[in-house]
Amino acid sequence: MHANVKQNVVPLITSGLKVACSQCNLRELCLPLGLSEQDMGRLDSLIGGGRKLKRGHHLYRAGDPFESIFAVKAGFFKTDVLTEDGRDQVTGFQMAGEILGMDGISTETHTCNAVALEDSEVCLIPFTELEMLSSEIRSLQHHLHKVMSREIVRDHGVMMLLGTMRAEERLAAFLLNLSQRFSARGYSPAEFHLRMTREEIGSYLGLKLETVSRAFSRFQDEGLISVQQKHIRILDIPRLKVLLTPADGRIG
Amino acid sequence: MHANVKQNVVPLITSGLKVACSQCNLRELCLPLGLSEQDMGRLDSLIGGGRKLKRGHHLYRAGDPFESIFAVKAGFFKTDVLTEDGRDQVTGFQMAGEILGMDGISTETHTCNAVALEDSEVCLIPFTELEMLSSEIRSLQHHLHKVMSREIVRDHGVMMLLGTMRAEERLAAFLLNLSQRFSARGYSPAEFHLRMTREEIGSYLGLKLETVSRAFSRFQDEGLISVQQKHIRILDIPRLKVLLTPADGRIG
DNA sequence: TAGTTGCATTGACAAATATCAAAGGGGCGC
DNA sequence: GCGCCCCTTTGATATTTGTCAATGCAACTA
Repeated sequence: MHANVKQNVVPLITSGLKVACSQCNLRELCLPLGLSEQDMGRLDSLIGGGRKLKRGHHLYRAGDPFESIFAVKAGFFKTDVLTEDGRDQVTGFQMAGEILGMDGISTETHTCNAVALEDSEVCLIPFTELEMLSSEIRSLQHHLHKVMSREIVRDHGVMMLLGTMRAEERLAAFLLNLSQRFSARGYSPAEFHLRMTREEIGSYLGLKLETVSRAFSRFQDEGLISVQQKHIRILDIPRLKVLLTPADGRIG
Repeated sequence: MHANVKQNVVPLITSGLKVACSQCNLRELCLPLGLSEQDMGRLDSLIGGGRKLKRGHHLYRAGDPFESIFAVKAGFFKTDVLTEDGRDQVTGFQMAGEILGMDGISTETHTCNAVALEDSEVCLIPFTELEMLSSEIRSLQHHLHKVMSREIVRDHGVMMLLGTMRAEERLAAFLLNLSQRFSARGYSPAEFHLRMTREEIGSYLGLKLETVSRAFSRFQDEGLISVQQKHIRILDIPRLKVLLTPADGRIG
């Protein structure tokens, strides 16, 4: 009961440990389009193979020396930042095809923790080598820049969420985002298992776990979703989207 | 009375419009260290010269096609994201030596607005050319990656602020951040002019302008700062820092 | 299968922040 | 130099979210 309902024919979860990029089902998510066979081969030899992580284990921790970025091959991660004064902020949840670790480039040290929320597998991408190769393959270089830029844009979206939305809006945005990402990976957009606790959702959304729980309950009472612990079924996507539109038309 | 109190001998604000990077006072902030004279020359010929903006004018708008990133040569900017449903979130304030526009790389379109909050000047850095040159100059390539990564890390800091801090903590963090950045540019860390309104501060910090104003007043009542409209003088940096430590030692 | 443990839900109450409203101050344009 | 407009401050009140506490549920272990 842990796997999501599969809608698509393409199997996206691979099991082998050393799968070449050229053979990987996630390559449309990870890689630039239109790489020549030769370039693809050079990329294959760069990737340091896979690494499996059991649920709860760290992929890296804040303070670890930065050497690689990681592509999620299968599973589910969270990243969080911990400050000396004890604050803890979940900065993101990552699923198959998404890239982890780019925060470490600037200081040569990882600045956040990455934890597997279920048994997971990643590709190791040694960064120095990636830079060398990308200076030779223009489309790869540009793709790397796009991936980093996308992370910046994503972060701006989270700021918008944290800065302007109230609790129910935040949760609606969160659910719709997950729905869309599962959908893009061939899973049901309407039915999925949350891999994270209410507390982790709360940390990500800037809310206390009780507030998250209450918002879930209210959504259920209103017939928007059905919740059973971590099992979510979205019953009314359009109305969830309407929730994101502030009641008073702030436009104009 | 609009200029900040200068402490340092090095004049950081340039006035000429076309200043070569090699001659620019900001090069330690903008550029990688240890560029050869030859490479510096190639970079100089890449930079599309400066552009001046009057206060209130847009450097770019969300939706504009992405062609360049920008280095702030002088002045002060804000960036903000506007959604269809009318939400408005200030995502950052940028000062001399900082880079603007990297959000546009991923979609080839700017995703936020950049507005000059005072008369300002930027360097135009055509991005395609920058990518070409950086594939030939390794330290330049790596520097670009660092700058983008730094932006990601900065965004995580804002998420932490928005997700875990209460109003006064947010404002204290904001003031200390400005103080530190002014200081790094040779200005007084203790006395400066805010270029933005209370509403813009509030948007950045996820607060209403009245809450910002009240927090300023309370800081003043407690002798932490002195406020006169946009003129700020920080009287007690250590105690401001203590404010950032949650009262209950959440550690352990 | 019973017991343990962690996670989730719910209620009552407290605290923080937003909202609404009014008035004061300063800078900019004329 | 004057006046207007925008920004800021402050107060009273409403709303939202957090806090504390108790109970429930479900999965894992022994």
